[in-house]
Amino acid sequence: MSKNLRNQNAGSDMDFFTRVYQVVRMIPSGKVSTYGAIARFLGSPQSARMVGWAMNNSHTQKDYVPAHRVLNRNGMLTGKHHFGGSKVMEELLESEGIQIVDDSVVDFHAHLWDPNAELI
DNA sequence: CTCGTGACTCCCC
DNA sequence: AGGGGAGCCACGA
Repeated sequence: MSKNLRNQNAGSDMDFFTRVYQVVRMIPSGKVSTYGAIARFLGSPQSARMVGWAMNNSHTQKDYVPAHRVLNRNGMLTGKHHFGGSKVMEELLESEGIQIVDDSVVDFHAHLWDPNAELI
């Protein structure tokens, strides 16, 4: 299944957004990923912005999308404003065992879940 | 239909 | 070292 999400698989009939949502749903609780890693996994490293856009629209999805687990490449909570409150995203992550200081994940690399490495 | 914009990132001065 | 530009694609005005 994970293989079908990769863009290099020309047979994929899902659009970019849909694949973004699928990947984000695979991020395990207690882990985080990045816009860039997801974009790269989908075969468009330059389309990290689209991942952000997808997260912006993720609330329109029927199925839950853990958008709070997606951060920028520095492990900063750049999208926290879109969670209504300024602390909502932070609290969601901390409830999953991730420590946040100054809008950044503590020991970010240790919590990083990279689909390129995990979903081969 | 064209234009601007965005939860990003990389490359090049 | 840090700032600026380009690339990416969808969507609303």
